[in-house]
This record gives sequence, structure tokens and C-alpha cells, in this order.
Amino acid sequence: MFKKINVKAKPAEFEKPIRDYWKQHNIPQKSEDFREGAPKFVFYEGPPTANGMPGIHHAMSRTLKDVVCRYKTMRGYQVNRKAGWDTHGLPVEIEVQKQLGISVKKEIEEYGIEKFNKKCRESVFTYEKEWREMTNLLGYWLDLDNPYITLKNEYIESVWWLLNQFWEKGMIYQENKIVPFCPSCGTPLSSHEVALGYREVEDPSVFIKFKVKKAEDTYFLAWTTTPWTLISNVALVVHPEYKYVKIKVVGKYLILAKARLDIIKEKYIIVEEYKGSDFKNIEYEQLFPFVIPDKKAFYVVLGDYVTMEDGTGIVHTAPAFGEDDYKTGKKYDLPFIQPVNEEGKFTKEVTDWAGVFVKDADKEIIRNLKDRGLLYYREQIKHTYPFCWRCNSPLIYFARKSWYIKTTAFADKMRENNRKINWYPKYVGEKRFGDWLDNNVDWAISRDRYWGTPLNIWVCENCGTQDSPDSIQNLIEKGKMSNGKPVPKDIELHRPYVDNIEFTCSECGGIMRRTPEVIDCWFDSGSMPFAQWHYPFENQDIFDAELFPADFIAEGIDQTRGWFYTMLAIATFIKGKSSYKSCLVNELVLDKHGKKMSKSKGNAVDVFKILDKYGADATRWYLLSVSPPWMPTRFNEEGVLEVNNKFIGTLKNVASFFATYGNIDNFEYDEYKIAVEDRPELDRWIISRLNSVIKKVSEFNEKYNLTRAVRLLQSFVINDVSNWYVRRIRKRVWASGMEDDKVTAYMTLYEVLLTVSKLCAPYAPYISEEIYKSLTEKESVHLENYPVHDKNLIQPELEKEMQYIIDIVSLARAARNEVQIKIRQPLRILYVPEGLKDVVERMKSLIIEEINIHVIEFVKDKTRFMDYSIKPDYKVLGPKYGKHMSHIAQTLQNMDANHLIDILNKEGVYHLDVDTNEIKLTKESLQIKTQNKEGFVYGEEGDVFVALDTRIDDELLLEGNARELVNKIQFMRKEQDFDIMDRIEISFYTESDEIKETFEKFVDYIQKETLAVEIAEMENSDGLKSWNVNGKEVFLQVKVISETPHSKIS
RNA sequence: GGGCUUGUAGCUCAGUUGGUCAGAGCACCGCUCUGAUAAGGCGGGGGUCGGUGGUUCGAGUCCACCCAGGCCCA
Repeated sequence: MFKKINVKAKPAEFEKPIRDYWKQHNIPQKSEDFREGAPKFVFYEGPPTANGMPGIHHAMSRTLKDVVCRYKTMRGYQVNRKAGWDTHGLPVEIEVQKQLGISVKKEIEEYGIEKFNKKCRESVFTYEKEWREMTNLLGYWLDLDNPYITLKNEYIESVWWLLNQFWEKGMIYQENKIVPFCPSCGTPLSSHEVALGYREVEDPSVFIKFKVKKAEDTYFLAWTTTPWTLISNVALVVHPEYKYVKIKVVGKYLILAKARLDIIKEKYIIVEEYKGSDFKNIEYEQLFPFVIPDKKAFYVVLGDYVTMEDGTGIVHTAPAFGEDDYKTGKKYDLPFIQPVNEEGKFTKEVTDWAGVFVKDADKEIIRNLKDRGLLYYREQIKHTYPFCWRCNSPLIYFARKSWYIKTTAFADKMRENNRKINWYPKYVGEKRFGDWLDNNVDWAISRDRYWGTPLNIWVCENCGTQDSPDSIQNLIEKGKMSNGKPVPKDIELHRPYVDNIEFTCSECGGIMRRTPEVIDCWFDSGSMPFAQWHYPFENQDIFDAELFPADFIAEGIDQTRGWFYTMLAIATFIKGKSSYKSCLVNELVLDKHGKKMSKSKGNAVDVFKILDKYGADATRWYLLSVSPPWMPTRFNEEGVLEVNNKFIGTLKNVASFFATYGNIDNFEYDEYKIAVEDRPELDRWIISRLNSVIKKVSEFNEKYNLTRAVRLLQSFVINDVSNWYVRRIRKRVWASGMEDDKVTAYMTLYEVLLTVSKLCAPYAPYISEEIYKSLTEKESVHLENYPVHDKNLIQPELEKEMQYIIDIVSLARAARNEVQIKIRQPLRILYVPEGLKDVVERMKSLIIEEINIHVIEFVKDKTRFMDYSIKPDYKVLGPKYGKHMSHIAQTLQNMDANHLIDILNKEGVYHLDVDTNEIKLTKESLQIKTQNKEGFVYGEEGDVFVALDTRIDDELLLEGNARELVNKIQFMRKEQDFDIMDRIEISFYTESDEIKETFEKFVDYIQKETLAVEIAEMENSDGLKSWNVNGKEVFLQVKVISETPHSKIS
């Protein structure tokens, strides 16, 4: 017996028992164990953070990862699927800060780092349950019970070891970095946070005069929108190549770029022209003498980044407060003046404005300049400026000490390794990621925060000597707690615990303390190839052979500068190669309007609702098939419904059809052995198609072209299997007895279904399992090998021939439709081309049955039904005759096409004169088409044409009535919910002699079709239901008379 | 502002190295089939292939610029 598939079950109800079955029988673990000893396919899971709800976009990459892992498992590899959680980072801290209602760093320290970090630790698993649930429902098999977690001591220990590798080789250094800084929160912001807070505002735009030394009344004219930085000015920058001018205005000389002269509102005369480089090293007077520089300052330097878009072409430079400024300062060894504290207030050196918030000082600074005659003029401008997304204060760019990894030292090696990665799609690796690597800058790795992997560098308070422990053991050996006690073995490698460990300086004997920063959490996730296995403390022996590098990873495009980069950077330095060989990139899942999903917009799709309504199979299949994963996918709920109705539903129904009839006949697959070549053509055809599909799907899968794969499978199941094969074998299956004709139908459908269940298993794991389990006694489809095509079974010729038959049927149906003769009405003759005689003779039962005709006749000359029309084949003639093409087309249109075809058929060539050219026409150089002749129902497609004889004689009419009656009776059976095998008794009453005659002549046919044992004519219509049969009124009633549902038709 | 990417029917998407009349599914409207089907079939309406220019005998396809969405970076 075949287990019947519950086609009526709601998707969620359908999938749950299967999930339970997997759990009970430990199938996920078995899917790994049964490949013990097989070659490994190494997969790395990119760790999500569980402090936010999972969404439908997470379902996308999880689906991709699951499909590939399942596929590779079925292909014979052993695939380990370790889960992972990313647990550190600023977003976690911010969540906790919100919870605690605090916004400033100082408050965290007051609250206590220990307590704060404890909160962080709890918060990162806030939504773990939901993540597990989503992963589980989606059918993503992942070892969630043994995940790597970035906050674990073992994980951090590995990260420390990695950091130490960099440090040992002198690849970690400390330097100033310009960061966007919120003076109110007292913290730098990540670029992501900055992006949240851009707003259009009005700011002062001031033009300032810098007095040139040793020149009477001569000034450089510079421009800024942040007057408060002028206090820290140390240089002016001009573009070396651009033209500058000295102009004379009332009472003074001004210098500015020639291209910016339109900012001068008064009358002026150009006194002299210069190239920017002419000003190199020209000195000017300090604007505000609050800070005395310790190096040479206040002169002109050169910079390519100066633009002529705005300002004066002369850029004021304060290295502590701008990225370009900072670089310029480094290049020219300018002094570093930073008289601003972490609250954004001027320090006491700035006597006039000490303690004033810098932005608030702008007005007074401008007034001061004006009073001293150094302000040329001011105005207000609108521009976008970043604000703190939390507290709304304007951000200032600010120099902070930061630790760096010298990635630029091995950027070439990263580029080389990147070229070896197989990117899907290619352009991500070549363009987006490649460009990013080309512009590589050193990796700023430290964060002035609390919840993260502490940077394992200790610095001597006395002499600045550094040391870096590479393990807990090493930490214990080198350090002791500040209270003098030894470092406990189970020390937690987080702040504040590690902050209390002191080393003794080997150089001067002074106390060494840990530098207070934690590291960028991207370093954590980039370390996962090593740290997930606690390498090198454990697993060192098998690491290079079995655990590294990954054959495959898959994440969102937003990881380009995130995970993709940090994975490559760390592995390139440590192992000399990338930690992943191939990478499948997915784009975002957008809402159905193409807009990004976000909680605030309220357009986010609830993944749980979708899974509940449509099931995981439909959701997965939809995500895979709707568009290639690397295209932005618009999520359309109706699309999931459609997948469920059309694909999943059809597949279920085919399986249910097989089980229903197979069970009635007690069919057992193993009891029969009939070779494919001995089966009917229809069977050989579907098996040929199946093998063609196996071949193509495998090819697509190997290239991670999952969209093509599922689209092909879907079309195969719906069109080839359900709409053609199953439809065509119904008569064979309904027949009585167990003739070979029926057995082969069962065998073939069994083989097709079983193979389809395996083919679909990676994409739609639930329905595949259910079908597989209904057909076999074996444990799970996911412990199977993926099908391999048998090229001997692929018969392209047969596939082509069947297409002719399908085309004929399609054309004939169209023809019937055209003359409005419904299919239940039989017709006498269908005409088809003589050329297809061989094919049609072999498979004509398929046509006769579907089109409801009596005979097929073959005709040689279709001009009996149609005329030819011809056009040039542009592809053939175009390259030869170029611009004469339009004339050739015109000439051909005016010719007698039937005549031309005649000549071509006889002589093979026809000469044509156009534009004094002699054109040689052959059949190959023409597009030959046909048009209907009056009086025939005719259709044509490619090599195929059909024509229908539409005359209906008396015999056909009665036969049509019979079919109509059968249809009504079957409808009544269905309506009354009779079992398929129920025998019935038919009662009828009619006043129409034609209908009476129909019952007489077609009694056998009606009985056979409707399983009627008796047909009785009544004397009146009492209790009978009225029907219209081809315009005649008939009253009908059906009753069950047999209670033996599984007995056979005799 | 820069890099990458996308734009084809009301919706979701195909469209090969440039070639004939630009396709499919959904939705809508007719007709039709059906004792596996939440399906299927036939037909219909619906398109300035984002826009403008260029190359070419010929552009949805190649080139330039522009517009809009998306991601990343400023």
C-alpha cells in the first residue's frame, strides 16, 4: 500500500508531522553520519545576531545555504553544518542602553561595566527562540545545539591567538583616526550610525582672510562651514595644477582660485595669475594665537583633493578635525592641534571660549574675525550634515587614538586570493569586492566600548613597551590580578575582568595595563574559520585537511565590506589563502513595491505568518524561483500562494493520483520488471524527459544557478508530468485487469515520482520527503543519492516527436474553440501533415482521445487549407545585402508566394533583381509562413498544421449526447461524494426521442464510464434532477448500489 | 557626491553572440475540459522594452548621457 498524501491539509499541518519525524529519527544528524569517510564539503555559517527578530530576508540566505548543503550531501559529500551566533558589538550595547535608559558612555561606567556587560550577554539571545523556530520551520538543517558563539572564552582565546599573530609580526599599530563623534554621548559613531542621521541644515559659510607674511595688505581667501575649527588651523591647501589669481579690491589684495572668482561680489582687477604650486611654502600669520604649535606651521601646502566646486580653491586645514586634513598633516608633518575635549568643548588653552561647546562658539568666532577685519564675508548655506541618531546633537569629526591592522601590507595577496574565489554572480567579486580591495586602507580595529572581545595588548605605563598574550595560559603566566592574586584559570575574557590584570614590564619593570579598547566585532566573525574550532588549541591535526577553507559560503551583498572582507583578510594573513573557495551572494528582499523592508515603515513581512500560511516548501520554492538570488527580490505574498497552488499542489496531486489507483490495483513496484525500451512510447518519452531534466538540473546546481534549476523542475512537474503524462495515462489506469499497458504506466509514474522526490529534496524538503516515504520503506529522501541521468534513456528524437503530438492537440483544440464546437461533441476527421504520418500513426490514440475525433487523415499539400507568405530571413541575408534589405523585403511582399515556393521546391534557387543587385534566394534565406484559406478550420505552428472537418452527422450527434450524459452523471456522483469505485444505478426520464435513442445505443458506453449496473427509464420526473443535454431536457438520478468500494471493475 | 546593481504588460519575471510580429505565469474577460488536481486547455484585452541621443541595413540587446529604485561608501 502506498501512503496517501493528504492533499487537503493546510501547509503548516502538512509539514509538522514530517518535521517531527525528522526529529524523532534524528535524520539531520544521520544525513551527516551516513557520509562518514566521504570527501568533505566544507560549509561556513555566517553568524547572525539574535538580538533582533528574524525576517523574511533571513529566510532567503538560509534557504540558499540549506539547498546547497542538502544537494552536496546527496551528491556524496559529508557536510558539517555548525551554527553560529554573533554576540558582540555596538548594536548590542545600544539596545541595552535603551533598555536602561542611558545614552552617555559615562553613565555606563557609573552603572558598572560588569553589570552592563552582563545585560549585553543576556540581550544577545533575546530572540534566539525565534531564530531557532524560524530555522526549524524553514527546514534549514543546522546544528543549533553546538554552535560557535563569539562571546565564549574558547572563541575569544582563538581570536586572541589570531590577533597575536598580527601583533608578533608588527602588523598592529596605534595611530590617530578621524571619527564621527557625538559630543553629547561622548562616543564615536560607526559609519552605519552616521548614515542614519544625515539631515539638511543651514550652517554659516564664511570666507576668511589669512594675512600673507612679508606682503603688504595681501591675503589668502579661504572658506569653511565649521568656523570653530579655525582655532586649530595649521595650514592652507591649494591644488598644485589649478590656476589662482591675485586680485585687487578696495584697499587690499586677495588670492583665490581663478575658477572661483564669481564669489567676489565687489569690483576687482586681476593683478597676477599663478599656478597653485607657485604658493608652496608661502607663509601666513596665525589666525588665533591660542595654541603655540610645536612644529613648523602656517604655510601653504599642496593637495589634489582641492576642488573648484565651492569655496575659494584654498582649503583651511586643521588635522585634528578632518580626514583630508589629517592626511595632509601626516604628509607635511604639520603640528596636531586639538584644543577640544571629548564633550566637544574648547579646552582652557582657548582662553576666550574655554568650556564652550564648539558649535556654539561659531557666532562669536565669526564676530571676533569680523572685528579684526579678517572676515571677508559670511552667509548661510543649506547642506547635509550628520547628527547623532540617538540624541540629535550635531556630530563633530574628531581625532582619536585607534589601533590598526596593516592590511595594506598584504592587500596584493588579498587581491590575488580574491581572483581565485568563485563568486556567484561574478561581478560581485570582480567589481564591487575587487574595487573595495583596490582601495584598501588599514583596518581600524579598536572600539572605545565595553561589550566586545578585549584587545589583548598590554602597555607599560612607564616606558610604553607593549606585550600581547596569545592564550589564557600565556595570560596566567605573564600577569597577575591588580590585588596581587594569580589570574584564575577560568577568568572570563571580557571587560572588566581582564582590565584588572597587570603585567610587569620586561624593559623597565613598570606596570603594564591592558589598552582599554575592545575590537571591531567584524574581526570576531571573520575569525570564525579558526575560532569555531578553537584553533589552534584544538583540532590542529585535522584543520587543514578537513575544516579549512570553506568550499562554500552564502550571505547577503551587504557583507561585501563586512564578513566577506574580514574572512578574506584574516585568512590571507594567517594561511596565505582565502577562507572560502566559492561565495553565493544574495541581494535584499524588498517589499512588493521594491522598497526596503523596515519595522518603522511597517512594510516588513512576518516570516512566521508566511510559513504558517503557505508552508516552508512554498516559501523556499518561491524565494528560489521568483528571481535569481543576486537580484533584488520583490516579495509578493501572492507569489507564494501561486507556488503553493500550482507547483506544490500539483505535485501532491500527482502523488495522490498514483497512490489512489496503485492501491486499488494493489500495485507493488518490485513485483514487475519491464525494461524501459519495452514500454509504450508515452512512457519512454516521460522517462527521456526526466533524464534530460536530471542532467540540466545537475548542471545548474553545480553552478549554484538554483533559480534555473527550480524553474526547470517546476515546468517539468506541471507540464510534462501532470498536464501531459498523467492526463494521458488515465484511461490506461482506469482499465480493468492488470495488463502490461497498465503496469508500465504505474511503473513509469512510480519511477518518475521517486526521482522527482529526490530531485526536489534540496529545495522542497518536506513534500519531497512525504512523497518519497509514500513510495518506499526507506528512511528518508535526504539520505539518498542525487539522481544521475542515464544518457541511454534520453531520446531527443522522441521528445521532438512528442512535441509534434502536443502541438497538434493544442492546435486542434484552438480550432475547435474557433468554430465553437466543444470537445464532448465528437467530430469525424482531423487532417495533419503527411510528413508527420509516421509519428502520428504511432501515437494517434493520444490525439484521438484528447480531441475526440474518429479518424486522422494525412495530407501532403497544405495549400488546400492555406496560402504561403514569405519574408526575407534577415539573419541570413542581412550581412550579405546590408542596406538593401528593406527593398528586398518590399519586393518579396509583392510576389506570388505560392509560385515562388513552387519554384524553390523544384529548382532550389530563385534569382531576384533588387537595386541592380542579383539576389540568390533559397529556402534557407526566407522565412516562410502560412495563412488560412476560407472555409477550413486550420491552425499551424512550426512544421505542424491541423485542419478539422466540422460536419456533425446523426451518429456523431448521438455520441455527443452520450458524452454529455456521462458528464452529468459523473458530476452527480462527485456532488454526492461517492467513492471512486462505487457502483451506481441510474434513473432517467425524458420526453426527447433523441435522448431515448442515445440511452439505447450507448448503454454500454454509459454504464462503463459511470460504473452503472443498471439504467432505468422512469415514467415521470419525480425526484429526479433536471439537466440540459444539448438543448434537450433530461431528468436524472444516481444511487449507490454496491458497498464494496475496492472491488474491481468487471 | 562616488562605486556597483536593477528598470520589459496592472503584478512577478524570461528574452542567447544585435535579426522577422517582444514572450510566460498571475490577475481580468469569454469559451472549454475534468472521478488526481487548490489544477488544465483555447482565445481576448493590456507594452513608446525607464528617458534622450548615438553606432548599425537592423537595437529590448551595443555605446554615451539623464531619470528612478536598491546596496555599499562618503
